[in-house]
Formats: sequence, C-alpha cells, structure tokens
Amino acid sequence: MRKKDSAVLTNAVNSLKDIMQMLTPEQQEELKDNLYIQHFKKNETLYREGEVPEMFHCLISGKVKVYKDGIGGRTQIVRVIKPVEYFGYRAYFANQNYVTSAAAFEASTVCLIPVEILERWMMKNNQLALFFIRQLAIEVARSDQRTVNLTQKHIRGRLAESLIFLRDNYGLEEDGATLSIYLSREDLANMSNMTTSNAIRTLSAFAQEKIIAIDGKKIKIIDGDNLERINKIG
Amino acid sequence: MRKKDSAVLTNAVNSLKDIMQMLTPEQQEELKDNLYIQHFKKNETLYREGEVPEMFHCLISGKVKVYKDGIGGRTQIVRVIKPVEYFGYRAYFANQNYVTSAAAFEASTVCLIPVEILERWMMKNNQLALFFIRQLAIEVARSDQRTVNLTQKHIRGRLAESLIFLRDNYGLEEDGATLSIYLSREDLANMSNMTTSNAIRTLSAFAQEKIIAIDGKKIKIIDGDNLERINKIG
DNA sequence: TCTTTTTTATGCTATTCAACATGTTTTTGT
DNA sequence: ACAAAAACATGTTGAATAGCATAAAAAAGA
Repeated sequence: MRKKDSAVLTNAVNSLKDIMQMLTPEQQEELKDNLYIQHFKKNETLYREGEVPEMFHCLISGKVKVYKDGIGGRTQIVRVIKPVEYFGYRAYFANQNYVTSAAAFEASTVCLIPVEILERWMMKNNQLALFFIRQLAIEVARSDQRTVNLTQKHIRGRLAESLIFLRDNYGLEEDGATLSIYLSREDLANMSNMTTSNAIRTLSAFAQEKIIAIDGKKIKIIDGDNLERINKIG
Repeated sequence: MRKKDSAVLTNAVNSLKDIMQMLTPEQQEELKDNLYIQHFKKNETLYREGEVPEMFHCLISGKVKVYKDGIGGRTQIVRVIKPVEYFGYRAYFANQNYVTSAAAFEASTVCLIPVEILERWMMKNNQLALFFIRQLAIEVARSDQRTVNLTQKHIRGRLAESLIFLRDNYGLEEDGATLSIYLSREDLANMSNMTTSNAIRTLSAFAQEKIIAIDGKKIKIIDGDNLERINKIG
C-alpha cells in the first residue's frame, strides 16, 4: 500500500494542493509523512458500508463510485468521483461507520491521509474547516436534488440525466461526442434508479431515435439538445 | 420581527445553548445583540427556493418542513424540523441561494442570527466549525438514505416509515399512541413520495388492518411492531 | 350561521415499470 | 484458443401506482 518514490509523492501532493495551501509549513511536512498511495483495480472495493472510517480519500487518477446497497439486491450509486476530488471522510466527522461503499469503475489511484490528522488540523486551521463545511453543504444540496430527480422523473428522463451528468463530469473523448467513461448497463441502471433491463431498453430506444449511438459500452451523444429536453421534461 | 423583552430573549438564548457554550463571552454578547425572534402562522413560509440566505434559523417552538418543489406540481419534503434544531444555513456556506423552501406545519417561533456573523465566529472558533461539519455530515447521510428509501421501498413501506419518523421525531400525546403532529394527507404524501390519493388510500388500509386508527388528522398507532415490520420489508 | 373552499374518501382506468424468460454477444480466466 | 461466465438484448406479462372523477366531510371565511 505504501509507496513514496518522489515522483508519486510529488504527484499526490500536487493533487492535494487545494488542501496544501491551507496548511502551515509544519502541517505540510506532517502531511507528506502520513500520506499513503493505493492502487485499485477495476471493480475493486475501496471501502464498505459498516466499516470504520479512518482515511480521508483523494482520487488521483481513475474513476470511483460511491453507492448504497438497498432493498432486494438493488444498489443506488449516490456519488461519482473524478480526479481530483475528496471523499470517504464524511462518516468520520459524523461519528458514524461508513453508510456507503466505494468501488473503482476503472483502475484508479487514491491518496489516503488519516482523517484523524485532518481533524486535528481543523482544530487549528479555520480555513480548512470552512473548506469542508462548504464541501458538505454542497453535497447536501446535491443529495436532496438527486432524491427529487430519482423519485419524480420518468425513466427516460432519469437515464438522460445520467448521460448528461457523465458527460459533464468525466467529459468526452477526442471526437467531442463519446463519453469518456465506459459504464456497464448495470452501473448506469444503478445511477438512474432503474433495472438493468430498462437501462438496456431505454438506451436502445435512445439509439433508435438517433439521440445517441451505442457500440458496446461506448456511448456517443449525437443529439445533446434532445437529451437535455428529455432530461428536463421526461 | 424584532422582539426582545427579557423573557423571550432568555428563552431564545436557552434554545441556543449548544452554540452559546462554544462562544467566548464577547461572542455571546454579540449574539444577544444580533438575535431576532420571528413568529410564523400555520402554513406560513419562512423562506423560499431561490432567495438569498442571510439568516441562520433555530426553531424555538412549533414544527417546520423543508421541501423542494419538483416536477408537475409535486413536492418533496426533505427535512422536518423540531425544537430545538438549526436550519436554513446550509445554502450560505455552499455559496448558493436557497434550493429548498421552508414553511410552518403549525404556529412556530424561530430565532434568527445573521449567518455572516456565525461564519465570522467560525473563523476564530474551531469547535463551532466542527460542530457544523458534524451537522452537515450527518445530514448528507440522512439525505442519501432517504433517496434509497423513497426509490426502493413500496408505497406501504414508505408511509409506514413516515409514520414511524413522525412518532420518533415529534413524539406522542399523553395516551402514548397518538402522533403529536397533525399533518394533512397531502403533507404525508409529500414526505413519502406518493400522491395524496395514495396516502389516503394506504392510511385507510392501515386503519382497516388495525395497524393505526384515524380520526381526521389524528393518527393513533395501534400496532407499532407491525408498522415497523411493514417499514422494513415493504 | 351560512356559504365557499379545502380536504378526505373511494372507485375506476391508464400508465409505468419491474420481473421473468430466452437467446445472443462479449468478456474473463485457464 | 477455448470454455465458462458475465453482460447485453428483447419480448411478454403482471403488479404497483399515478391520474382522474365524483361525492362526502371538514375547515375556513364572510
């Protein structure tokens, strides 16, 4: 798990620059001494619901999902992480065990810091504390919005929203149309609160309507305006 | 809006004691000088989606709902406040306008503090900052859990959950069975992600099954164990 | 108090979506 | 390269729930 050749360290520290610049020089040194790098393979689990949260996570490269296992084997993806974003620390500050699990969509590299250290810094560094207040405050709004979207939108609208989100979050390939993330239909379903069957069906429908083009896991957005329209109305 | 006879002030300050005890004597004085009391009638709006958040709210008495207006006139209640709880400050720390609205279920009294002052205190008072980190971190988990409950549970399970929540949150009357809050069927539906028709129908079903007894807006829980069972499985 | 409006109740219908079945294609592991 | 497993595709069916209509009851206002 531990890996600290200077190139990796420099990369990690660079990824943490939002946080770094809020720290005193001594704190910056302490961070470097307590920073771990971990690699995860595709579909590998980073942490699981019920576990004790000890590490603050920063995604350096790759793509990660945060999800809740629900009723009857169903799963809801509640957050999707891109580099460089922070995650896996909420439960610690709420004095809870993890209430979500996290897994890698694809091969990913994560930088870990004992969150207890971060908390200690926050006791002395208000800028840092306010940074996390802001992060969490934004996350509450996102989660509430997701609740409404997932409960009130129809299936086509929910899928359209997920596709738009993936485009905006992870971007497009060089052709300016193909989603940079290759998700399974199941993951797409778990983002959009629907069964895998319906994700497949609805994707096919979108393809037939020339809104998207599908080639296995590759999804190309052809008519983005239409997708936005479906997201809004349906 | 402003009301500061000493009895009211004492009451308000007492309600804020969680926060008060984290403040320096000077800050406590400043709080008393910048504290407003406002009364709201039943169904009156405290704030609306889109407005600029300026005040930190503390509910002193009464009952308040926080909700989002969604698609096609539908509404989702995302939070339910009881005395003494804090609310209406999240948007400020996220640098957003309000993304929810708040209204009084019944006649309520609220204590208001300019949230800008609170933020200023947080810059100097880490205990206070960590207190709000904790509040927000808990709220994120609640919201994620709500997403899963509202999307994955069946209609009976969702209603059972709302009834249990109302019992646990607002308590029971002296008979040890009747919910202390008298909600309209519409509000109950808006908590439980269903139409008013279905809230009425499902309540009637519960009553016929002797799980509850209904007398207008009065709801008496007869078979709490059964309600828990329905919440869990259904 | 009387009228008007809102809320509650219940039945019927239409729609959405999940469940299941089956076959095909793709991926994975050896 | 091949077998086994997983993911994808598509059709059919049925259950869950929204939508609408109507009427009764309750609450709000004048």
